[in-house]
Amino acid sequence: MGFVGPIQAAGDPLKLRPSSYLVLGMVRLGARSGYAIKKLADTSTRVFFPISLAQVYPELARLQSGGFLVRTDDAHGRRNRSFYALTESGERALVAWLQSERIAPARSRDESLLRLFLADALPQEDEVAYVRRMRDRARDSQEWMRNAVFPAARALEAGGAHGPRTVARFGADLFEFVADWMDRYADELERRGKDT
Amino acid sequence: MGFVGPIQAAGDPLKLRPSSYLVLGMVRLGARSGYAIKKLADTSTRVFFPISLAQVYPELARLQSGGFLVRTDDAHGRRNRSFYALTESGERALVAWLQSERIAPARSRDESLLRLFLADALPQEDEVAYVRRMRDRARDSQEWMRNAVFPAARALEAGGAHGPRTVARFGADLFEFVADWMDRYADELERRGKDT
DNA sequence: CTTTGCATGTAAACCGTTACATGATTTT
DNA sequence: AAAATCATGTAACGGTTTACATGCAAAG
Repeated sequence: MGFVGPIQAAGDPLKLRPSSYLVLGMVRLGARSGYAIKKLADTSTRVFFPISLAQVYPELARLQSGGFLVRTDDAHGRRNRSFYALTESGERALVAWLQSERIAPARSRDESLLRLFLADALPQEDEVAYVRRMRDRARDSQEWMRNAVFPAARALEAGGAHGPRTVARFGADLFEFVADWMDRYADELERRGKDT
Repeated sequence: MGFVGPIQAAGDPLKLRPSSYLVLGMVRLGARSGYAIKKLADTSTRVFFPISLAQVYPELARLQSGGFLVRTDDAHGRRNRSFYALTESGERALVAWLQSERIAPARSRDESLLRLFLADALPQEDEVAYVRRMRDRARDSQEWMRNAVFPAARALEAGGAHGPRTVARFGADLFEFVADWMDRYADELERRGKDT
């Protein structure tokens, strides 16, 4: 078991982006390796903030070189495994970000809503079917929240973190709202179609 | 005089992405120049599918070279202005996309929810204040939907397009739901804090 | 003994944003 | 006359995803 301290080059700024804070936060929640961070993210933040392994590993290296994380190496056959922990500097950076006044606007790119926006180019029956598919998709997401995300969040609560459960509840409630909205709208569309 | 090859070689496919369909759809709704497309998008699809001018202009050129749009040039001083219209091929491509079975999952990146997810690192009073700021932000978005997006959508309805109004209604209702949820959650958090 | 899961990384492609550059027209 | 808005584009940068490359360990 080797110990690797922070490699700090004096003078370089090392800008932290939202994904950096995601990584810091996941480490804080107990995910100590890149793989563990990815796995935890996939059952918690995935829906509103996805991240890929090709982002996680370089980000961990960056954060370690900036002194926000410390790495512990563990030889494992021919291959090396690394475990990370928050430094005081990392904790401070995370809290400072959480306390920042400015709330960044959500960046979403929802192709399905774009399709609904342009659905006039479709025969009405096709539009009704499409809206029902959107409803079903929202119900699926709601189920995923309830059956996978929420239980995972409960497990984290044992360690004192209630944020994950809050967000899981919010997600489930939101998808339920969307599903109900789409269900009502599909019916409304269908009634309108029968009048003509 | 050098040889100038075909703008679109016979074998290359010209892949259409969601932003391509956004552009096609905006032209279909009556926005005939790049600038007009951008302006219309900013008061309609912006919240769930933003687009920049640096995407619109090259995309228009691409779609025209692929035969999905036809361009009409209009000399205007030293500068040229271009107006676009859908071709039959463009209309077909748009409808085919709208009819595709598979609904792509929404790609959102919401920093504010990530902050809520990690809010345990914050003193409770700060978290309550943060949730109330999220609530206010959602109310602002709801107002924007009601006061800017919805009226613009009503104007489009005169031309027979009801998709824009539907999506504007959905957006306003969704932001209202979020605002109410955050309001309730902030109160819940505050009560919980007073018990300790 | 083969598939699945654990585990770490790099390279290239893709897509989108910000900044830059230019010019015409309308409004104040 | 200046400022704002209409209008069209390009260049550079940055962040994310997909594909690639490798190897260990457990379970079927």
